[in-house]
Amino acid sequence: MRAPPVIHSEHGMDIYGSLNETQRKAVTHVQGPLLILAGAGSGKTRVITHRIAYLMFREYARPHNIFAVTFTNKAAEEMQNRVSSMIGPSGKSVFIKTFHSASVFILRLYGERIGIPRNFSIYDQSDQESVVKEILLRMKLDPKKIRPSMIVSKISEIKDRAELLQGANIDSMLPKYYNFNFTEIYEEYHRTLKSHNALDFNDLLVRTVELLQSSPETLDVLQSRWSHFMVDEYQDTNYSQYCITKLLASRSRNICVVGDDDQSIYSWRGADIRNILNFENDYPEAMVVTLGKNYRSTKPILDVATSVISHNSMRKQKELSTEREDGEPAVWIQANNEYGEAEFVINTIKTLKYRERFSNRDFTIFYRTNAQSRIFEDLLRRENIPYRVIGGLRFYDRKEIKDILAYLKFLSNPRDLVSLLRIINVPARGIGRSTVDRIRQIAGDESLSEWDVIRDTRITGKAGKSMAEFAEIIASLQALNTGVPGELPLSKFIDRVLSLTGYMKSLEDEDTFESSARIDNLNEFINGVYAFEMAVPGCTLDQFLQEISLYTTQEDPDENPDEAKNSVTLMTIHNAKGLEFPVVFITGMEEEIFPHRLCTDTDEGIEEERRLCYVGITRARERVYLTSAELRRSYTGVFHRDPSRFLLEIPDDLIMRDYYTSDAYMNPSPRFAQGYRAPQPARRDEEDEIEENGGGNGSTFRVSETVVHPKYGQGRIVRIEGSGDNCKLTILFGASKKVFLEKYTPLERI
DNA sequence: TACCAGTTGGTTTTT
DNA sequence: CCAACTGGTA
Repeated sequence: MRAPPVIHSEHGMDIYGSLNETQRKAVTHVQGPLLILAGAGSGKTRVITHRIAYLMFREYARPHNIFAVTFTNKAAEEMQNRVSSMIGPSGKSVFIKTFHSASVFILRLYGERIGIPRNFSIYDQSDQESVVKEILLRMKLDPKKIRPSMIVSKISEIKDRAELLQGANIDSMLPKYYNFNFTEIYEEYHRTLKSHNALDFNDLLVRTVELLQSSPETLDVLQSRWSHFMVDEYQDTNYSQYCITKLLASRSRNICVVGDDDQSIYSWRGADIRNILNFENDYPEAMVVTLGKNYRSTKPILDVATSVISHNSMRKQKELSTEREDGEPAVWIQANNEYGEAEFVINTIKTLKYRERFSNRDFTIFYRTNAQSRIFEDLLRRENIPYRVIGGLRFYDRKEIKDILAYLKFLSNPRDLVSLLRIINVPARGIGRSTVDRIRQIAGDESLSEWDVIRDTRITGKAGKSMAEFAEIIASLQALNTGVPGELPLSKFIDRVLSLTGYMKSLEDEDTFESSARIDNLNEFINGVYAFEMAVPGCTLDQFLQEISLYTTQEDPDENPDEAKNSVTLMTIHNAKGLEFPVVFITGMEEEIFPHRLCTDTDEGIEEERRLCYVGITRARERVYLTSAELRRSYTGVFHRDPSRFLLEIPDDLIMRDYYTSDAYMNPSPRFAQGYRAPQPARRDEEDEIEENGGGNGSTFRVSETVVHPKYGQGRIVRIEGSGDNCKLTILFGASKKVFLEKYTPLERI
């Protein structure tokens, strides 16, 4: 271990000197409340990290006395790294987390005081939906008419709102037109989660507030633990988050919040802009510092951003200045269709790489909705340009990963019924629907848990035997998971889970490309666990699960393992907050898409979309390209698109407008193709067969031919089965294999 | 109980 | 276009 004290002071002094005057004021104001209004690119993260270093250097606080929260795991990680690189290894003991993981931390330690066992499960949206779906069925409501996802988002919305914690009753928070008993569903949902010993994402925050409010001892312990508080992105806090920080900081009053009302983009998640606007009312003695100097973008970029945001009426008037007077003008490209848009973006990337100093990692492509990423992925793949998608398809959404997590969650928390139902017959072990129904029936009748019934040997016969085997596997795994740190490392334990349950074997037996891809993913998962184990020595299964359940947007670890470091980045604008890139493309700048059609009803909705646009533009350091398409295809047809009102709000002299037309072939939609396809001549079934390749027949394709799929990109045909309309093509994309029905798949030959 | 072929419905952003 | 569900069959 290297002793850090000398490094502290030297670094502290050195960096302190490089701050501008307002930044310095913010860094050195360490006693009492502080509001930092930090415009885009004004060095906000620098200020936060320097402030932490300053607190320690001047001995106002020790690392473990500092509490800092951000919104995303990525931002928290980034901040932890930057703090560590400034103050050395002790940076690790600064408490830097997301609101949700800070809440989990508190609930794990003290939740028992309000009846939350330490090993609670965290339910994500799909877990929530399966709970709600069962409730609807039980209440004889049709899940097709009343969609579980809609109920879940309503439940979540209610828990995000301030009224709930202020004691309002549920009915008063509902729209009037519901023709079903929402409150009953709401209450049954919470009874169910309680019996599963599970919390959803909102509960993590709400229950933490409840704990802090109802248990003075808990509040006291935590107030003694932390003396200095920092909250990043304060404009995006909701009421629970506001309460948590307010309660914790109420003794020391050393609370520093950082935010920018122009970058508030989460009101749909309950974020309440009043939290930042009213900070000075909450803390009349607060000092306010405004960081108005932008160190990121060139003037042309900043001018465009300003011209857009100035159309919002509900904002604090402010100006951002920059010293980077020169720079390329912003560009608006109107493409003929979405394919042309993508082509323009990829061509521009290639050109800038070739003619200038840019490399892949300098580019980012933003879009409003995740579904828009596909066409860019396609073209990037076709051009062999490495890319990574942030937050799109989630690693943790994959079947095999959800399965292993369900095993682990159930082992940690045997009351977690959602997980039990997921794994009880995976791999198939002869416990089918009817058996499961019987188990649940008995459990309900005798108020036992389902796991109690399974362990009980009263069900006999074939099903009983399978159940006894399952019970034995689970029991032996539970015995292995002693919870004693260091006894059996977590990664080894998970290995045992995969082997003892037969999960790994069933994949090995399957022996297809797909199953081997799943095995790879599981190994990747175990690698991740191993890394976690190293970072948190002696961690328990409970601890691991609660961390991992919050890690929802981690990028796909096996996407581009070698090239990940120098890849083009694709993400939604929501994911882009806090980041910066030399070259930014904001795509799909069309009415109905951006602003999204569901947001155009109210002025508030439009203004939030406009802030989102502002966030997007201000990510750019050197260049910004705004693109729109005149025609865009959705799964329901091809539609004409008007340019986004945000584009029209930019004065002509601030943006260079141009057009781009792609004459590349656009695959017609299947419906269109079917309508116009000439009648198929009788197939010459036997003539062009390639026997050794499995007898490709009845297809217009040949085995081993290379084709391009609109979603998966380039692949090779490895098998052809059936003929005519039933012709199935098996195509290999990289490591994974997919089967398509030829008539529904618009494939292009290479 | 497991697997299949056919049908249906869905369009936002995320911890 | 695709995932998730349904109802039928082996």
